[in-house]
Amino acid sequence: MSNVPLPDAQATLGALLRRPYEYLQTKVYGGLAARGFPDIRPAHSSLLRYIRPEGSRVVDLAERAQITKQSMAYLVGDLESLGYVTVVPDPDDGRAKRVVLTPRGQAVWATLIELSQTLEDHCGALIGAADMATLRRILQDLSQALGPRD
Amino acid sequence: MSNVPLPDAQATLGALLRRPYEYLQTKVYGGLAARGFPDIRPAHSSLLRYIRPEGSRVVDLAERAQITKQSMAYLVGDLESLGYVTVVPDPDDGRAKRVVLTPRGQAVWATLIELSQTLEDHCGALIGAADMATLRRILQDLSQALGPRD
DNA sequence: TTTAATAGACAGAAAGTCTGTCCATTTACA
DNA sequence: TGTAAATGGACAGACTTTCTGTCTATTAAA
Repeated sequence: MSNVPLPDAQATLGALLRRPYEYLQTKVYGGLAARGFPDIRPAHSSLLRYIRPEGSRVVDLAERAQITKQSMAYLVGDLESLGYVTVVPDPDDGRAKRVVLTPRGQAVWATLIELSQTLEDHCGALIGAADMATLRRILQDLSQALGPRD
Repeated sequence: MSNVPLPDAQATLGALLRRPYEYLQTKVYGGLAARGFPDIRPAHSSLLRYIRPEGSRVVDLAERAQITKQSMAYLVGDLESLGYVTVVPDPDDGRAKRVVLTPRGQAVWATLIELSQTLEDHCGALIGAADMATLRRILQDLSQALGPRD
């Protein structure tokens, strides 16, 4: 009948996905702060998610994170000034540099993974391991179906 | 063995949730732009998601969207200047104002819901209706288990 | 070997969020 | 019932994260 807001604005698939996503985000960055990394912010995850062990070029990180290279360069500079990454010349390309995790950066990375696992386990305990496995399976199928990139 | 990044940074529950969430976000705001609302940005959803038919106060919108009242006031001012909401005095409280959707704002709201439904149907076609129903059910259980708010 | 493309740097701007402070009004209670 | 506390909002200033546009250095291609 009416086009004005109704309760079902809360019932979209997007809303359902957002809820646990924001929960995880809050808990992960809170956990990082509690474990001695209070200066790691959500924006940094664009870099931390995609950086490779041998180091990554800014342009590659930007492409994977789907942001401009200028934005990624800002994140690199920020994490560099915080001591989480260093930037070294790329041995294969005189134009390029490699962004590499410092030991402290590696510690953050490992903590991030550990927190993610712990939180997933916690969620699994809430809804049951079977449902968590099903959730993962469906989300993976959906990701696949949406294409490796869009 | 090593603490350096490995492919499983892409396999966290957060990563699995993020993929479809960002897909929906991109498609919804792209769809809005294509349907004549190019000036609606993702940030505006903090208001559009929670505004009530009879109008909402800034402080209530802020609380529901989990941002400061100043931030919400900024969004209100922005959407007001774009013609999507108006602000009227609250009849019940001389300090307060009510943010109300204009007809154009109602049109955006309805389009948002329609796009969300269409996109969910599309995802359902990709993974099958049964899996979509299961996904919804599990996400709803999880939201419930995480508590109505945190 | 000149020309294209690529990697990154620098400058400037804008969006979206925050903190801090203030005023007007309402509510509570002594 | 009159004053104090709480509440809704406004204003000012700042910061983070992103963008566009332009530039240089280097590599790759014609």
